[in-house]
Formats: sequence, structure tokens, C-alpha cells
Amino acid sequence: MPFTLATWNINSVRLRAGLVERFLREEAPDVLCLQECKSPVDKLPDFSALGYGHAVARGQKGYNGVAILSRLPIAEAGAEDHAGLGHARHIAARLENGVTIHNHYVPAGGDVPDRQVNVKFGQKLDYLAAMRDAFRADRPHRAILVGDLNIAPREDDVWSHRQLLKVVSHTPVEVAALGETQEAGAWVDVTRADIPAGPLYSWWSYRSPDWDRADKGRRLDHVWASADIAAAAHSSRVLRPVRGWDQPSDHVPVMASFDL
Amino acid sequence: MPFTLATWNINSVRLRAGLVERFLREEAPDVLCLQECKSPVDKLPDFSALGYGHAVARGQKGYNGVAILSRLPIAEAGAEDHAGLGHARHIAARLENGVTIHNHYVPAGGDVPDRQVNVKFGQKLDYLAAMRDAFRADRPHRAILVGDLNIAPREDDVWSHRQLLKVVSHTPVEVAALGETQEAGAWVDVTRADIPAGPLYSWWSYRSPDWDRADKGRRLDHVWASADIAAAAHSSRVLRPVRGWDQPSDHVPVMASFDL
DNA sequence: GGAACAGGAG
DNA sequence: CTCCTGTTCC
Repeated sequence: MPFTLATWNINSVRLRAGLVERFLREEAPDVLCLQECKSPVDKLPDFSALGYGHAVARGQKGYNGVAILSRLPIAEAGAEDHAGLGHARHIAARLENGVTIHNHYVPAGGDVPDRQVNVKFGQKLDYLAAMRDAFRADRPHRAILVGDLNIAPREDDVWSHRQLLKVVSHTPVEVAALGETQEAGAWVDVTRADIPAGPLYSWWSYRSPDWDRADKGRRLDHVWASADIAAAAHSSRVLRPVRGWDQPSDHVPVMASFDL
Repeated sequence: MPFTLATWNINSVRLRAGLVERFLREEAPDVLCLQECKSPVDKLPDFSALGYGHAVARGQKGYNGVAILSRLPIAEAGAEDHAGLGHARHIAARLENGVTIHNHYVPAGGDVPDRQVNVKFGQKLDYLAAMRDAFRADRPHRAILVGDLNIAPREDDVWSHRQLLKVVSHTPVEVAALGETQEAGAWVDVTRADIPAGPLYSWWSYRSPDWDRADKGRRLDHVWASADIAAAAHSSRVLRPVRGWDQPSDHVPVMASFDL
């Protein structure tokens, strides 16, 4: 059975509940994974009227927060606190079709790409290492991993490879860490399998007013599939126009479909 | 020559520049006095395109701030720091027709109506005493005093006289202080001269979502005239519907006309 | 640039 | 409840 899935760093789900509604109405994915909800779980907006009667979430007061909204029943849910940060950065749901969805919000990592002087950068690397170790211990099957991984791994995932080599999100040490994580789970980058080459961004800073023309984007949001179901993936999309909606998130949704 | 005047505590003039515009278009007073502009003077919105080419203002960063917008030329402006609080709470303008307009934002006075335990209450009484002394020293002529005086003096100026007797804005000590100030300048309460009896409110708390139905208002905003021109006043109005505008101030405009 | 929080004020 | 000012974080 085919299904479609989306991931979106919403940057406050309560402030942008209207945008989420619009997206759900227009695109109607079977599953939407959100990051940076910035809301306690008991204050999350309710999207069940739009058909998303199945949901799991982890939240904290002003930061982080992840949620999975689903039109399909959720058989089981789980969450992990990778690297013991005490942050709401991961939630997982197994659907009744046997597919497990992991929704991650990897730490942004601060400004300075040096764990000696910037603890947040260390936490980011630790988080990625914890993910890696988990996949080594328990090889994912029939699994999809999505989220804001806060790393743009490829040269064509950023507007300027050279200018971003020392900028957190595109440094070689981060790209290597993400590569290890991906390899540990034998994850296939579904977006890049479908759209193999060329500039592709899912995030544009708020600091540039003319984001569309300047186009200084990065591909921070990802859809990965475990090797056994990767061939079922198709129709990947990065919904750039959403960045132009009223009062937008700085991230746009990334989607994929699976014939399972 | 007849002219109309309005006073309005706008609670951030930059946030509500659109409401001010709407009010100026719909009511077109010759003079609008604003309080709680909450803006440095150099960042005030410009209303000259609507015909208010004459303006004087005093501002400070996040608090207080008063302004007089006028369609008529301003001959002279002045300001006083009553009670030496260092706040932008008063500005005056003499129009070319010889009328002097005083625009006041009297301190709110905090929660506890006791100057021994609440310095803000003492400041409020001191401010009113300083106004009183100024009027004793210099009896106003051809003058109009408007503003948010933060006192509802009469029983029918509040939704419940009994329930507000110990609430700052309607305590006997404040009402007495306001009375002394009024008497010192022989000021006539123009609004109550025109609308002699019955409930009349210019402010409804934000804290009650259903302000209109509950109607727990207070008349905190006033238009006074010096005795020599009081007879020229007429057509007083309190623009209650403005409280229902989108993103409103908690105060509404109070207006009066003068045939001078 | 934008959103969260805390703290002060109304 | 809704401002403003800071601070932190992305």
C-alpha cells in the first residue's frame, strides 16, 4: 500500500497551526513529522478534524519538541534521549503497516564548529554518534528516518560549498558524522535518490529578507529509508513555495511517497 | 471657530498606527492627544499624510509617552515633568487660535492604594499634587486639559462603585486628589457636562475577554476645559465601539467639540 | 529575522 | 490579557 510522508521544522507549531492546516489540506500526506514544535504536549494544536486522528509527540516548554501526525493508525510509539541531553528531539511510531518512522531534531550546534570552545557543537556530534551506535546495535528494517538533521551533507545541498566549509551545518566533521550515522543504518537518502543532482534547499535564514532572490539556502531536512524499502520510495519533493507563505517557518516541508 | 478634539490612550502607537489612521479618517478631529505611545519621539509613525502636519511629542523607550497631533498650526509647545519622575507624561501645545491644550498621562499607581507600601501610588498622588500646584500658581485660561488621568471620579464612572472603592483608580483618596487638581484650575469636566449621568466608561481591562457583555469599565480618560471656555464645549462622545476593533487598545477615544 | 522565556508594568 | 525590555536560541 502506497503512502506519502512529510517532514517539516515548523518553528513553533502553535504560532503556525494555520500553516500546518493549510499544508495538510493542500498536500494531505499520510504522515507529517514536525520538529521545533516549541510547545508542551498538552498545548499542541489538534489536527484530528483534518483526518490526523493518530498522533504522538514529545514536547518541552520553549525549545525543541517533535510530533508525528498520522492518518493511519499508530501501532506503537517510542522515544529516545540520544546523548542524554534531556531534550525532546526524537519520537518514533510504528504504523500498522509495519513501517517504523523515526522523527529527529538534531541539535543545531551553535556558532563555532569546535567542541573545545562550544559545548553545543559537542552535543551535536554526540547526538549523531548516539544515533549511529543505536543503528549499529539494531539495524533498521522497514524504517523511515526523517527530520531536521541540521546538516547539509553535499556540495549541492548548500548555496556555496566553499563559503560554508567553516559554517556549522556544512563542516567536514559534521558531514562525516552524519555519513557514519547514515552508514550505520544503511540508510538511503531518498530525496537525493529521486533528485540526484543540483541545488536543493529546505531552509533559508530569516535574516535575509530577499530569501528567494538571494537563494542562500541549505538542505537541512531529510528523508531516509532503510535499505529494504528504499526501492519503494519515489516522488520526492521539497516544497520551496511554502517559504513564501505568510509568517513562514524558515524551513519548508520535504516529502516522499512509498509503494509498500 | 469651532474645533474638535480627541484623547486616546493608544497603548503603543507604533503597534496601533493603523488604528490611529482609521480613527483619524473616520472622525477627523482637529486635534488628537495620545498617551502611552511607548516610543521614542524619532520612531513615532507619521500621520502628516492624513492632514496632521503639526505635531509635538515626548517619548521614552518602553513606557509612557504623549503626543499631540494637529491639523491646525501649533504656535508654541511645552512640557513639564510633574513631581520630577523623569517620565514622558505631559506635553502642551498652544494653537494659533489661542487655545492651550494640555495632554497628561497620570501614573497608574500600582496595585496597593497605600503610599507607605507602594511607591507608585505615592507618585500618582504626587503627580496630581504637582498639577494642582501648577494650576494654583498659574490659573488656566482658554485651556483644555485631556488625557488618561487614571482616575474614575464618579460613582457612575465605574461598573461598581462599591467593588472598586479599594481598587486603585477609584479610591476616595485619589478621587479627592483629582478633585483638588480640578478645582485648582477651575476646570470643567466637559464630558460630564454634556453627558450628565449614567454609566460612562473609556477603559475595559484586557483581562476580561468578554469586555462588552461583562462591561466592567471605568472612565479614566477625560476632557476638561478652563471655566472661560467651558460653555463653548458640546457634542462630547466616548467611542465605545473602538474597543471592539481588531487588536485594540484597552482605552477608547474620548471626544469633544468647542465653538470658540 | 523570528520565537521562545522571564520580568515589569498596565 | 497585552504591552515593553532583556536574553537565548536557531
